[in-house]
Amino acid sequence: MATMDKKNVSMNDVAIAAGVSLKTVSRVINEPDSVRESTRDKVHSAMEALGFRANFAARSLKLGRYGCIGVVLFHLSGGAVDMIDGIADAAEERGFALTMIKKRAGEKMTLAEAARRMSQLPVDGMIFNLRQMVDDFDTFEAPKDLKTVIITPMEHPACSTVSDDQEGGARMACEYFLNRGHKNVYFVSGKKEALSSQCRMKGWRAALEARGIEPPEPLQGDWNADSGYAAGLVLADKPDCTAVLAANDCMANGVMMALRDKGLSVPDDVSVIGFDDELYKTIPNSILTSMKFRHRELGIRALNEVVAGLEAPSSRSRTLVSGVLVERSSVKDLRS
Amino acid sequence: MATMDKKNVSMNDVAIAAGVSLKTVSRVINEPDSVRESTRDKVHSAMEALGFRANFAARSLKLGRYGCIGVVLFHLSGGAVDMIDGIADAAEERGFALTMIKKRAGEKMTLAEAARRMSQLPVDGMIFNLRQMVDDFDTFEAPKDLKTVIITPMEHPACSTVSDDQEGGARMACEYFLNRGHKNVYFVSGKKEALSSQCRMKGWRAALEARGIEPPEPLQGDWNADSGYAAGLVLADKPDCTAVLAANDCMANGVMMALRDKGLSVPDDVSVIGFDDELYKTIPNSILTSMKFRHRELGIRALNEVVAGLEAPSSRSRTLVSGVLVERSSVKDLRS
DNA sequence: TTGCGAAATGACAACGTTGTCATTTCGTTA
DNA sequence: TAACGAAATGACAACGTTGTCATTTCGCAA
Repeated sequence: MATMDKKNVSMNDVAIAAGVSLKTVSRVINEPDSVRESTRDKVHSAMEALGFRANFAARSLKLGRYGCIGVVLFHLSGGAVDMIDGIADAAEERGFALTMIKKRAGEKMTLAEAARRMSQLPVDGMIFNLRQMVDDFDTFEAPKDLKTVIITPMEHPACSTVSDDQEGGARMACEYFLNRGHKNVYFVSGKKEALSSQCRMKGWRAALEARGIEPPEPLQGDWNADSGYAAGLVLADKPDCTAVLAANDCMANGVMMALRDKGLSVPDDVSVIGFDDELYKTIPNSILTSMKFRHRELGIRALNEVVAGLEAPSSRSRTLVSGVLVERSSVKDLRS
Repeated sequence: MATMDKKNVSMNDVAIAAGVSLKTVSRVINEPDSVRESTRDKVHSAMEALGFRANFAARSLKLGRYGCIGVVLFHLSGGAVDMIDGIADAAEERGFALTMIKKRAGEKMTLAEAARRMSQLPVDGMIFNLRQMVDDFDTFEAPKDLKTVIITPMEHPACSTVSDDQEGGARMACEYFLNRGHKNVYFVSGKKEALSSQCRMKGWRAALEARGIEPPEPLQGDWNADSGYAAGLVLADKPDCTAVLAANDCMANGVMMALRDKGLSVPDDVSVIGFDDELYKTIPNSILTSMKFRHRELGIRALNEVVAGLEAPSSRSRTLVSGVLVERSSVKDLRS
């Protein structure tokens, strides 16, 4: 190549090449209608010829905003894909990009630490994705000039939060059993630390207690099928067990397999409901009824909440995204 | 509040409050050792009191770099979580943040378009995650000053690429059958557009042809269990079918269920291998042997490749991350 | 042609940092 | 105490944009 490639082509270079002033180039970019067509063309050709690209840093410095929303991933789990997808789509639509950081593996990151790091990056607002408890949750104060939204089932004293209605969903699923004549519902939990497991358990308890039923001891699982299977083996021996609510579909499948291996039929002997509605992907002709949360919608709401709050960072709101019970045939109606 | 909250606290404000010069504040941040401890303390208290946070835009403008790597998500699939996780961890470790944009749903984004949008954002280099073909793949030219890495199984004439060794993995899996006395291997594919499905099919074909075996017609699936089940029903009727390679675990499970429903046993009558090794999460006591790709490692490699190439954006390399066959008991050794 | 208001363009400062180079202060030694 | 070199600090320009306000050019009517 004969051309000396200058490291960066600035608007000034373009201006000189086009024989206009710096400000005119700026105008071509930001308010094209205010510049004569002939001038505009000259500038455009010059930009083309030089390979001009606007400098993000200079622009944001002048404008005082970045057009980016920060996302902190405290825990990156399976369901997070759809949520990120929602966040990214909504951001795209509103003309924002995302700036992302992640908790280091093993590190114990607090909200304050996350906020500190984020606020050094190009962001106008931020979203925390929090699926487990952190030490400083209640005492955390968000930067006054940076709208902060936390995705978490817990209410926060100062920040806006967005969440699936995990507790409500669990309650609904549980009531679905009770409304069909089941006298009791057993529960298989996920990992202890997971807030979603805790909330689902809470909803299950609440639904039973609302009908004056003493909740049986929940069975501890770890989200995977094998732990569900172990729980299923235990439950198969309980004569009063007609209904099982498992905190996710994988464990629900484990439970079903154990029941089958013990000679019991689903739903004829025992009814089962799971969460997340993803078993159909893996099991042909799946019969599992499942409470599904709309993670994508959750992400969209979270992003919209941040954008809406950009001008009033200290505003506070609480959004719950309801779940949907996907009905299949794993629940028997005992009344009929 | 009595305090007038100025919108943004600058280093100048800190300097005045601490009774030192602007430059000294800068030094406290960037080269603390070069300033006397007593001065440093004064500055630190001032920063604390005023709530100073360095301005990203100004800093990057001066430094000419952002400390961010761009990630373009063309397709956000399930396996992408682990990959993003790897990218994010590696970025974290090397002191980079991620800037992310996503193809709009329905929009047909080209590499050129993605590059154009990314280069307006705060990034020093970028990673494209490409799981399907795009129109301008072969003709695409990356910005000369922005290191670009494409995650895709295809080789690119100009850019560095990183990929799982899908083809090699499929070949290995296929040879695993052949080495155990199987005379032929059937293949159940994923969605047609997916490059990973195409590559896995290619590897399967290559392995058979290398032994002079004519590959049978592949069965078309869509990644989900039901399509695997349908394929399984067909395969159950083929007397020469002793080995099935399914392009993912879900379909493999579908195949196994169909075979069972047809009265055939896995592995006694038919052997099966899947991909991704995730069935154990959903199926208790899973017996499925599966070719697993290290998505996390893939992400790490991609990020490292970008960072390594920051100084020489036009360098080009090709990285393949090999897969691992996770052995369980779904393959019968016909020689014994 | 001249004059006028509107449209188009330009000159210059400012955004908040860091690099360069000059100046001040410090601790030592003569 | 004076003189010195090293360490600490400061003044000022520069990074590449956009906002403000002044100036030039244009189209049109007189």
